[in-house]
Amino acid sequence: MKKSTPIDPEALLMEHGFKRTPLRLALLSVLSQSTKPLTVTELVKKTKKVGADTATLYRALGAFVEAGIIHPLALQKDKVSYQMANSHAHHIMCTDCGTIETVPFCVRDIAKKAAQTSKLFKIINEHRLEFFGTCRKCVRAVR
Amino acid sequence: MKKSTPIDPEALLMEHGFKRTPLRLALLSVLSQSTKPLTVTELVKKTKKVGADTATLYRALGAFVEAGIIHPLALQKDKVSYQMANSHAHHIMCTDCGTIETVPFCVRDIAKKAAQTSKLFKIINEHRLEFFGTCRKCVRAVR
DNA sequence: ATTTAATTGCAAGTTATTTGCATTTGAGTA
DNA sequence: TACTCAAATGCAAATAACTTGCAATTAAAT
Repeated sequence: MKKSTPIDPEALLMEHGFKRTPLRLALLSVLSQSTKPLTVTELVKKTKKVGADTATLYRALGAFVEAGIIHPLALQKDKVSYQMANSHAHHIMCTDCGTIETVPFCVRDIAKKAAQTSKLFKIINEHRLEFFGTCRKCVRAVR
Repeated sequence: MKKSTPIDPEALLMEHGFKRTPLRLALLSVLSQSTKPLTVTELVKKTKKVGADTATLYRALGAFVEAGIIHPLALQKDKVSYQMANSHAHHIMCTDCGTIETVPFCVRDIAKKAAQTSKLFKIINEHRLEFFGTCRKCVRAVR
């Protein structure tokens, strides 16, 4: 079982041959300290302090996704959210109030099965698993 | 086990109290006949024939997601794709060439486990599971 | 056939994302 | 430490994506 690497923005950037710039460091540290995936808009806000330029942020996001450092998730109905790839967390989201809880299940065996079953695919590198439902608070509210 | 309802756009619209308009019918039939999830842009193109107005399309998409008729997925790195909710399919996508294959695994027991484990959540309505990897063609191409 | 609320199309916003290019900067090397 | 250079940035301008208001249309119920 692959050990889950502790998140070190500096090291992460180096590993992938990226320069360590203030924006990128801020971006990765915001993402790794967040308890939930963040949308572009949220990231823009959170990195304002570092003087984040929007264009630069988009470029960084693109590069990070490309490099597999972060993952896009479809939690909102029409925009993607990003999370650290190495957090490897799955979530439950309340479709009523938006509360997000982490569910650290391991579905790696399922991923393995998927690769074996497929005639077309040879390698499975990643998987995403997300749950949607109603949290206790909202269940009560409806009654 | 819930039986997987065959997809009938007409019926689907009625069930949810939607009027059966040409655009909506076209939209649902495009989505249910597609072997892979489609982005907004792809949907706009595919429904051009019916004289799809973009604003109307967006409104329909929003309403359908809201009603749980379709699901958004984060397959592309920065835009969501939509699929019929009742197709209930999971996918493998090649991160190299974009090929998408369906993997009809059932992870409903995992979903159940998630609900039981959670202190916060009472009900789990939906789950999404997607795989990413390299297809045989692209594995060969790299060598 | 008539009525009415839902839905649409259009045009005009607004927001999100991309691009080109001149300037700056991180990091390797002398 | 100073020097070099490709990588990365900031800015401004362009494009694309998405939203909104409203008058006109239409599905469906009577």
